[in-house]
Amino acid sequence: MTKSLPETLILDRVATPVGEALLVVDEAGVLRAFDFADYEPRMRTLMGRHYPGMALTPGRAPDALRAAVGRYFGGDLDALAEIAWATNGTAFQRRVWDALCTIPAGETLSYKGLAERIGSPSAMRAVGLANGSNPVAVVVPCHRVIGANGSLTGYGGGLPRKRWLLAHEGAAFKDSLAA
Amino acid sequence: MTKSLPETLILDRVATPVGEALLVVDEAGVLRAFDFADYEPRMRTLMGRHYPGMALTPGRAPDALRAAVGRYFGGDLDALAEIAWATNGTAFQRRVWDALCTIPAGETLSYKGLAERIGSPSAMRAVGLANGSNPVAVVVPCHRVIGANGSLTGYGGGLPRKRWLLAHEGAAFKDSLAA
DNA sequence: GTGGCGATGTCCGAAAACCGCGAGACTTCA
DNA sequence: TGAAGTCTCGCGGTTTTCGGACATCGCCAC
Repeated sequence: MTKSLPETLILDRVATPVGEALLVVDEAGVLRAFDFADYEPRMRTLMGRHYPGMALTPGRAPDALRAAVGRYFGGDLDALAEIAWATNGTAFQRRVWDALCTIPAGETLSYKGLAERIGSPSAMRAVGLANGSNPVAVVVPCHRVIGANGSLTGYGGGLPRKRWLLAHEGAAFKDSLAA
Repeated sequence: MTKSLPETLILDRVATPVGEALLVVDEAGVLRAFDFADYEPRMRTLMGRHYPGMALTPGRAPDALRAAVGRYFGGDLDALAEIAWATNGTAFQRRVWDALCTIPAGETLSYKGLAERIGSPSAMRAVGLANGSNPVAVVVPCHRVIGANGSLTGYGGGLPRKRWLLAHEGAAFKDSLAA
């Protein structure tokens, strides 16, 4: 059949204060995935699921994208908003991921709150699942969703990173990892 | 995601000696499905499976295509070869459908013979299944496959039509439907 | 305040069911 | 006898169904 999806994806790596990050961009330079290097296998299976039969070749992401990521980690929290991203999930997942982007840096929302915001008030658990399968971590701020009681609950990239990100953004949360 | 598959499909209808036929073409005028009007529901579910979320709007197929179909039913059996078609099936299905087109008008082949021809000698039953899910009936001549003992066995458009088509093409078969 | 449990929506993998068959063993009629 | 019908079983790819897992929350009992 005539599959005219992008043929290849490009995988780049950049350093951050919380470890090396992986950037996957399509041929148009749009961000398709963001993850941390120690979770590369999971990221690859996720890409395989969403873009079946697509090659993932090492390369270099656009400078503007790399710069925006750098500025965010440097303290310019709004730099994330400049980044063009796209995903290939189900309708429900995209509702969740879109809603995530309405949470400003420095704020948080509970899983239940997010479920209500997308119109499925009782689907809080499903929201957690969709949250965990967000391919574009950090940029789509799934780390800003925490438990109803303010605790960190879970994070695909590891709770310490979630904690670092929220602290970096100046958000309030219950630090159950305090040493 | 960036699905740049054709956005819409066009559904046309033409009269034939064996009842009204349905022609589905894409935006480039390539034939995507051929079926008979009394099996329209099944054809629609098949389209829904192969082209998820694609609209099917009434319209007119290219004149050259309509003319070729007319010439075939009028007796110019080779007119089918001019028709450009495309499908969106699994690898196995496409092997089957491609192999079907190597059976000349006026000849037949058994399910087993077809299985051998595509290199899976014992997959005769799977061949039957793939045959039955051929979206482009008549043009991809699934009606030229009959039982090993020469009987008609089955046909998605009804055995009487299979019988008519084979007789129209001058093929030999065991006519178990003889009145 | 703490621990257990049920309700809940979605996704994924495994397994079963589904068939447009063919071959072999048996029966049935001429 | 033998040609033709019937039954049973094995076959392989696709589709459908089912069960479990899960980044939760709130109620209730202690």
